[in-house]
Amino acid sequence: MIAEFMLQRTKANQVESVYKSFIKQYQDINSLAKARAHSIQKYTINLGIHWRATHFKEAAKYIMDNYDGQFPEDRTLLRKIPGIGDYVAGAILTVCFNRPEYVVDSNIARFINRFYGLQLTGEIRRKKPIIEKAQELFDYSDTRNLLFALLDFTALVCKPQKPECTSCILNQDCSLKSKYITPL
DNA sequence: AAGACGGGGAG
DNA sequence: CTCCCAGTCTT
Repeated sequence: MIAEFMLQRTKANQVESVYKSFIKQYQDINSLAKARAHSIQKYTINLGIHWRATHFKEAAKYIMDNYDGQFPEDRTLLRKIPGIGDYVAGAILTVCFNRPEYVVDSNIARFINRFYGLQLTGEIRRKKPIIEKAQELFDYSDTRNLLFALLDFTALVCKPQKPECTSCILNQDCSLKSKYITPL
């Protein structure tokens, strides 16, 4: 949850050092729940979107108060926790519990849009066809590794700009095939 | 359904 | 200088 909070609209290489020092300072959910707000801000100040900082303490406190420090394994319940939206809820259910649950982030949405030829534009993450295809995609026995694989794949091959279509292992099954890629 | 938030790195 | 990034919250 800590990692996913920090990664919201923020690049992974920007988060890494902050995350490491953060979890060293707050080694369990109870210490985070009791932390001072300005103390937490020292770590998150250079990540941008500052109102995110309040989520760390609020979420930790919420989980202590309502679930005695144990994360619920349910999307609806997870989403009631401050700072946790549909993405983080899905990430926790897959990465932590390997449950058969879907995850949609901007990268997975882009991959689905291309692979299935949906040709959606704008904030495609929020659109129904993307969600539905993601649910099909994550109907799988090992969603934790599927998520990690998708994140790596979309970072290295099915990139936002200049995707590596010619060397892509999914090229023959992709709606784009070997045609020249128009920017999506 | 659309706008705001934000520092930091890539082009 | 402009655009975008492992989204969520608020109209």
